[in-house]
Amino acid sequence: MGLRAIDDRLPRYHRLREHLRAEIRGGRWRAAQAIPTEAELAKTHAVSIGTVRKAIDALVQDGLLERIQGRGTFVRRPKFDSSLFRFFRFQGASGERRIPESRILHLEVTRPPAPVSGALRLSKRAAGIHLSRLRLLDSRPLLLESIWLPRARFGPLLDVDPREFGDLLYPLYEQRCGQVVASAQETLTAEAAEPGLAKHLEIEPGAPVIVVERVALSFDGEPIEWRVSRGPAREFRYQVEIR
Amino acid sequence: MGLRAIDDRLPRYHRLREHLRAEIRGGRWRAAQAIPTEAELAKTHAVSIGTVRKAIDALVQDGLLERIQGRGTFVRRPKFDSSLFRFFRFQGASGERRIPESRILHLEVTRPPAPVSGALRLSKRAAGIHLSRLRLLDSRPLLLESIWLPRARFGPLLDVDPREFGDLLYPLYEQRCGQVVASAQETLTAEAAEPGLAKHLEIEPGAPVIVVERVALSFDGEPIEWRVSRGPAREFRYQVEIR
DNA sequence: GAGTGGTCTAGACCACGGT
DNA sequence: CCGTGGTCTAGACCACTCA
Repeated sequence: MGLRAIDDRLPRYHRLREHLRAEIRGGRWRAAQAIPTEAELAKTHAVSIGTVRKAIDALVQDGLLERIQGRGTFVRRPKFDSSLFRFFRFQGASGERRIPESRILHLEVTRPPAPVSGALRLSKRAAGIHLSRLRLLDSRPLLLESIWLPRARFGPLLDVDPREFGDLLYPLYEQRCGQVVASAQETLTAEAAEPGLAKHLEIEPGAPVIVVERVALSFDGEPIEWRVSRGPAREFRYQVEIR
Repeated sequence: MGLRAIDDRLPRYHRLREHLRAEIRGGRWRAAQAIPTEAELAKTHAVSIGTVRKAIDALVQDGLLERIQGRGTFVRRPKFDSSLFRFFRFQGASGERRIPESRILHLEVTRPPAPVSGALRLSKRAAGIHLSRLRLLDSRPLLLESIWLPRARFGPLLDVDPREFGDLLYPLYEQRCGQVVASAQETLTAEAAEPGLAKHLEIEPGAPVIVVERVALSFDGEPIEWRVSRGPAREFRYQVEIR
């Protein structure tokens, strides 16, 4: 009957689910760390084990937890192998996944253009870090990327030599800036290659290129990175299941 | 101990789920028809109501059933508004969905090329029906489609004047041939427009086009249609959520 | 063998939809 | 009001993992 009357009306499994979700996102248990057993959770939250299971079921469904029979239930760090593998066929002949080499072409601190600062929910005057980057496999250019980061979150990145960034940015974000990418929204389009792009990708000007625009979100759903990647259409393939 | 020892080892909710799935697919209950109540199913299948709920939960998740509290649980016909809307922005200014006009350019009975008969799991000699079709919105060409159907399943289609096909094929398949599309697998690629295609789509030769290759499946998972659709890349936009 | 998640039961009460 | 699905309980037993 208190201030939280609304919460009290929700089903118990629902409240427990949201409570666990918040704890996981808040880093209460580290990745690949087992959470308390179902029996323990049932006791500490004063609900039955069936209710605990229903809450956990939903979080497993969401991809936040992973059950392993006989061992426990674990926090699942989003793989995020880089969604490249969803879209582009970078596999070698044997189908193994190879991480493309990354070459930073440019880095500067400026105000992002309006659509980007809008997507990142930044004020018009807020500074951003702009990266442009070429990704290659076997010295063959595969993608040209333009990346924007909020200056306020990613300041520590400026102390690192871009040549030391490595081939994947997300681990760098996490180590240097404590920024973890939890999910992303991508938009696919296609266009004809501009001359400058064609030169970088070593294709004919006007040849078809795939454009992937991505907004990466933190656990809290805050946008923390905006990027657009362009690659030759002939390297591209994407499959979808429709129901 | 019997012949069905394997089945007997599966969990009850699993067996019940598959039993219900088969009944639904077999048309045991018509679309928008309520299935028996949970209590009834529990009694007839000699399991507890909790087990029935778990089986139904999974089918709801799969999109085969729909629960409506206080009324019952209903068979849900897949909408399949045509996945066009997933990929192409056909909406008018107000964002409403409009079905593009369909113009059949060609219809013939021949043997499909090997990749198509492979995808349709047809023998090399089996006959197919080949359609080619242009789709337009406001008399503006949007997609050129090439469609292959197994002759054996779709014979009745040959008795219909192609001008009477209408703007959507799937309802036609169902009414004339009893073939219901339940799901589909699509592959997206992009390429430069061939001159012939460019002429149909009224774009420049070499302009980027999106290619959507689709295999449509029946409830049983049998492939019943193969099609490839090509449209101007500028009309194309597709969004994905990544976790 | 101890501890974990996985399955299953037989009830109870609640919230909602129609009559 | 009755019948539906929605939530919840307090157990039971099974299957798996690991020491």
